[in-house]
Amino acid sequence: MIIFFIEVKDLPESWKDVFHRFNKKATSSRRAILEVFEEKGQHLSAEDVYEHLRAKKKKVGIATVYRNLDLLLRMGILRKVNFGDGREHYEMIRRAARFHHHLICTRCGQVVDCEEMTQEEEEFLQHLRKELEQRQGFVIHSYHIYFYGLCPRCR
Amino acid sequence: MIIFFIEVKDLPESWKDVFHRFNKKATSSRRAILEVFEEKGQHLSAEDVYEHLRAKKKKVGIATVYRNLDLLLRMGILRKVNFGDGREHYEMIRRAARFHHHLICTRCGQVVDCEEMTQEEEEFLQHLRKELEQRQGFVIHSYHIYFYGLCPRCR
DNA sequence: TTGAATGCAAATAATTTGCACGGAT
DNA sequence: ATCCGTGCAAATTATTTGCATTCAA
Repeated sequence: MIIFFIEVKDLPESWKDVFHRFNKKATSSRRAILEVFEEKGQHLSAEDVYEHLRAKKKKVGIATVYRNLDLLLRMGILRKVNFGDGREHYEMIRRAARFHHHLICTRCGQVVDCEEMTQEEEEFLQHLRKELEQRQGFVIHSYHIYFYGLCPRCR
Repeated sequence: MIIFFIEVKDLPESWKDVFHRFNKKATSSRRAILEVFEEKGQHLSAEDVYEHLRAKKKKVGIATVYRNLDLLLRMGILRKVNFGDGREHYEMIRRAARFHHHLICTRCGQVVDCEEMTQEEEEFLQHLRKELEQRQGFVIHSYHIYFYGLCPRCR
């Protein structure tokens, strides 16, 4: 019994439950958008999501895409990232995944994710964060590092 | 004489010279835009620059502002920063100034610059940069850290 | 059933572009 | 004098919004 209880407790909350927790409906558009992020992965623009939905024969209006990207942002499921190309991009914040940086090629625009962070890096950023909180009086929830340079092909 | 020579050599290159070096004309619009950044400082949007110019009675069309922000970007005088508010911002890269981070309030949108970086921080970032260069084959020219949280008034 | 979500098209907002004219070299 | 740079207005691109209809709860 106890084991059963623990297992249930540790099961990941379904998207349906997450929506319900926020008093939002688990509509098919929303499920489809989440599916795109789960399948296609990183940093998609609204248009990217829209195109992927079309490719999957799911008819979701572009306005609905925008509205739901914003909702998922406010629910803390997505975060916004920006690569200076004139449009916002979104990516899923996975519970298990660590924060990652982005490496942007200033010539061709290619973006590479850098997932692996060393223990040392992690500690350093926590330290920097604490220091900034004290110095500026902010409460810091998250951070994001962008590196700019030339990718192997462009250098 | 020697001292005089050294002084001349160390004098900052005038904007006029910088433009000439890039085979660009040192027009009054361009000078006025640089003046705004020198006077008003950090992270201005195209519209911000345009408004500051109007306030200074300099008539420069918004298209010219956009064209020159892009030029100054390519010349390495400005860099683009983005705070997720739907518009690009630009700020001057001063030779003397170190890289600085930005602290963004996710509630009111306020942006605070964090200029001071400790020796330790500087070294760490160089280290991280070297590591990424090796791991990804990029040549990294610059980086930018954004911190997100709540400002003193919003928390 | 019933209000929240959606699709569509129209409205905004940000940025870019075409072209005739003006100004820096 | 010669082009580069500019202003203006029109064109594009990204995103938001109004409203009648649809659908999850």
